[in-house]
Amino acid sequence: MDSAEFHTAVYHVVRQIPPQKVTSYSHIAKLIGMPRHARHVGQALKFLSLDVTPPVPWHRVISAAGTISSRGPGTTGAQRQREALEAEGIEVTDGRTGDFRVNLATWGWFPALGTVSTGGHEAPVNDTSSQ
DNA sequence: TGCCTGACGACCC
DNA sequence: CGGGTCGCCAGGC
Repeated sequence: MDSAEFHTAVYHVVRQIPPQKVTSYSHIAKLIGMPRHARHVGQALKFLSLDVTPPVPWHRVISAAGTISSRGPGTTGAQRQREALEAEGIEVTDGRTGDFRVNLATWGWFPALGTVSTGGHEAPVNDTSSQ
């Protein structure tokens, strides 16, 4: 899988996150079969053009700790993400150090591997013998 | 080739 | 919860 395919797979999975739900970079990475590439999921979203169709709900992807990742001092990306989440009804709280947090127990969406389409030709996990 | 850098994460205390 | 450390891996330079 090259870089372009990786980005495509990321967008495909992100589009399946239900409204009023959030998931993590690492879970996206696991779903597309590359569990150690959480950081690269972030890169894929960073390079996402906002006017792609169908739209990619990038704001529903946060860190596994439930915090909205900062884009660096002086940037407003995290703030815009917070507003996008609240606009669809997700509760965002303020952390002590000024970070934004989402309660994953309430808003988290972490489907098991094989239950989500990755958009590629990867065979879905269908291990009926062990279930 | 080597070192630094991230929209990250698991651990530890 | 919060702060610090270390591991990961593709890109940039």
